[in-house]
Amino acid sequence: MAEKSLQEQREQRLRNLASLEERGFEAYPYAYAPTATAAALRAAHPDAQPGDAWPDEDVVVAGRAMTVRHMGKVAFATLRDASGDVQVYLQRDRLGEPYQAVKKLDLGDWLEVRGHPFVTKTGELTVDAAAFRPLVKSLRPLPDKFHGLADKEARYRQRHLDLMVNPDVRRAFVLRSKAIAFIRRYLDGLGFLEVETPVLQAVPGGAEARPFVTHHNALDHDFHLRISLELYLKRLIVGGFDAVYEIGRNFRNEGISYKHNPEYTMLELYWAGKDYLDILGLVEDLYAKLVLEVTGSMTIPYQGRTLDFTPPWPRVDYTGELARRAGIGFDVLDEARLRAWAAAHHPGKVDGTTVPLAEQPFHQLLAKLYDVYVEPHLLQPTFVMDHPEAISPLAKRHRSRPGLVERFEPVAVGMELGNAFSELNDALDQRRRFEEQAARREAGDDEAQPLDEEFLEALEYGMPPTGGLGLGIDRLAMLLADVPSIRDVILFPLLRPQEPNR
RNA sequence: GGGUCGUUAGCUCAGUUGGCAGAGCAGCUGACUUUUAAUCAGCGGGUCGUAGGUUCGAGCCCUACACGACCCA
Repeated sequence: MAEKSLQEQREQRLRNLASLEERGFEAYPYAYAPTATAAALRAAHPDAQPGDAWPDEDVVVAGRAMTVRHMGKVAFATLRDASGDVQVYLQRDRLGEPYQAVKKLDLGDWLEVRGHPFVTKTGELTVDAAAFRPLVKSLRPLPDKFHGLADKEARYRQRHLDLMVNPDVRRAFVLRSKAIAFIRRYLDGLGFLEVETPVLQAVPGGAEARPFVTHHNALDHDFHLRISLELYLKRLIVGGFDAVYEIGRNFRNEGISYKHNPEYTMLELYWAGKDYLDILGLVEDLYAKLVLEVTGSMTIPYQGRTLDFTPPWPRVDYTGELARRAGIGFDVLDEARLRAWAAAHHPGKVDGTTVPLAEQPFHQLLAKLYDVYVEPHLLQPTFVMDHPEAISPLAKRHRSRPGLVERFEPVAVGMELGNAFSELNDALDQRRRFEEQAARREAGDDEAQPLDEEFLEALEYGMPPTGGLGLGIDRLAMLLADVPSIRDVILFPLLRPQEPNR
């Protein structure tokens, strides 16, 4: 049941709509064709001075009425289109009898105005209306014209309102779109082929994460929404494509935080002939050029900090950095000593489990120490290099460092931005790694990767030496837009459905 | 999973010691031919997130629940 105030305003707007129709205006016209956007009109009159007028110029502008100021026999309205705002001037002496309809306009209505541009005495470029027509009636009142829409829940649930009244929100999504467009141009320029691989997968692989499960009726089989693009893209390299990428949605059935949304967008690329250092060069170059293109500088503000993406980025060694920052005086791959160290330094239980850190599986012990001692402290763009094999089941063994793999992660503001390897192409080694994962699964680790027999079979045909990369698009957009939460760069972030009672 | 905070008019927010539910914007009526958070005069608009409890009396105190935000693991 609608509240009375809202109901009254809605009824008033419906009466205004009827009144406009009685005056001969079409209630729901089928098209409109402005000759200029708000921004284009402004750009066409760069040095506008109070008193300027272009009486011979005939322009048509259209947009949503964000404010209307009635002053008796004249009115000013601000129209907002996708490019920005433009003011229009409606006066009775110029419009004649149709001016009466101006009083039937409501905030939020779309309006088309034809007239000539002039500059008011306060310096505002304005269209002096010779004619106007409503394009659609808004039946609901807009949020507060000055404060906008502040309630975060309302902003996420009703993103249309958020976009309408909060210009910075629109800006963030434009930046995101520009970034994705740049990535496509960049990779296409290198000869990459953009491809699409299945979202519905029988065996969800390529990452350690809990999947969503769904059911296909005709096949009567449960499928999983993909948690990664990796294994299918590698099969394309086996098939003979030498450079492929996909920008697509991953789904992880896990918690929500400022840097996690259950569905999020990844770029993954695979490049035959390249190793992880080649991919590192690509990431550094792509990021720097992208940031420059989209923001105009390689140095950008982020949440009160200044981030410098100018190559080369610093590189730190995963195990060495962990030892250094944690104050561990021995090789962190020495499992027995690391467990003893963890027992001494972190005796408590973690993650609501009943198992003390020192007794957790070795790969989890390493990962958690990294999450505490290393990642949150890397603020400037940095490459973390050469991860332990135990946490990298799809990466190739390091050519010279036993126990490690050829892998790197770009990190900034304590946030993983991506992940890249010299891809493991030894099918027998890959099988062993999967078998280790399978053993973990049986031990109760439901994030361990399932053995994908079809992928292994493909790998046995021989995948040439290949470098691969996953890059988080949402987190990239967070940096570009200087916003603190991933929800600010996802148009419709996942929320619990509303109870009908709210 | 735990902690803290929030939920009052369409929007943004106040609400005192537990004692008649408030403001600004938006809306309505009127005035106003260069305004721009227009201005001026007047008017209407509330299941105080939901359900219980305490009390003579609850927006306020207590309990549970719902949704959200932030922090922690």
